[in-house]
Amino acid sequence: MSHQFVNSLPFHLNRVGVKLADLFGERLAEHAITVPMYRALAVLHQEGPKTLTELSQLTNVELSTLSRLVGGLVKRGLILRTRIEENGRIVRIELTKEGEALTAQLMPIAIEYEQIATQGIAEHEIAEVKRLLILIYQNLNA
Amino acid sequence: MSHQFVNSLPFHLNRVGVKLADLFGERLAEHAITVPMYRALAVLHQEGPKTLTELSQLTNVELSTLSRLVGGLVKRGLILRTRIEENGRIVRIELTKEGEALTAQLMPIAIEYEQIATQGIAEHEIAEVKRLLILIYQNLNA
DNA sequence: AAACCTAAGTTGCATTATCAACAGTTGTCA
DNA sequence: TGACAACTGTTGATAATGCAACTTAGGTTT
Repeated sequence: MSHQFVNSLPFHLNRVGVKLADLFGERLAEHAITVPMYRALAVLHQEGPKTLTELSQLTNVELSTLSRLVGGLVKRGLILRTRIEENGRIVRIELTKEGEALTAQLMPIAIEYEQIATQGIAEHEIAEVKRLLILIYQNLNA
Repeated sequence: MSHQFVNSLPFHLNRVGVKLADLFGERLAEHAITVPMYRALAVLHQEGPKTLTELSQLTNVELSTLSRLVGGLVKRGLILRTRIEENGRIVRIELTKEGEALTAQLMPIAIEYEQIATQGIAEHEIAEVKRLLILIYQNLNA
């Protein structure tokens, strides 16, 4: 069979990704939070303080974009950004109490949409998809 | 186990999607084509003439964004945009000879990256991922 | 230690995307 | 038919994005 774009892996990946971000983004908007912002908050919540570069890698958000995004969250009191003593170039980014609280409030919404997305699909099948997505990611980075 | 963002399905989807678009986009740039442009070209190549709304749904590109994107491709002589006779609102969008030629030139690059992405993964596993992505998409639209 | 190179973030600028308002067509139904 | 509603697409204003240049701090080499 010849290559069919609308049956290609990138097509399906993009379609699901866009749709998911769309739906989730709608709900986040009620809290004046965007999807990239949520990714940053969730990573900080889960992994603790991070540098900008680390956060960029973990969230797949461009460094310059992330820099401004973080700036906005700092202004809103959700994030703390401080130069560390040991190395004046590096910035330590961490959630404030308010940031933690908001993130804790948003996470159930994320879980809700993940559940909607995986309705009627067996646990092991989802695990398999994740496993293969990790393999694919590794392939792309090799 | 509690919910872990960096092990969630959305995280993996986004990460792979961004990376793939990134790599593919680099190659497309040599032809002054962006990833959304390619999606439009590929759909038109595969499915034939489409209206703007149809194309928007098939490519997951916002209607207004797509309108301008199409405008650009028209200017470059890659696609044809004409109001149809039966219904003056609707626009028929189709590839020109040049558009067909360029798309035929770009498709091998897309195939190349899909192959890189799926290296070392069995055919039936990829098929399974696609099947589940389709299910997930249906869940999100229900 | 001076000069030079690399690393981490930030910012300016140009491009792109998004939302909302609009314009033009068609459909409906009273 | 006439008025109104819905559909299809475009455009204007604004915001988000990304690349490249820049800034500041550290590291290296001699």
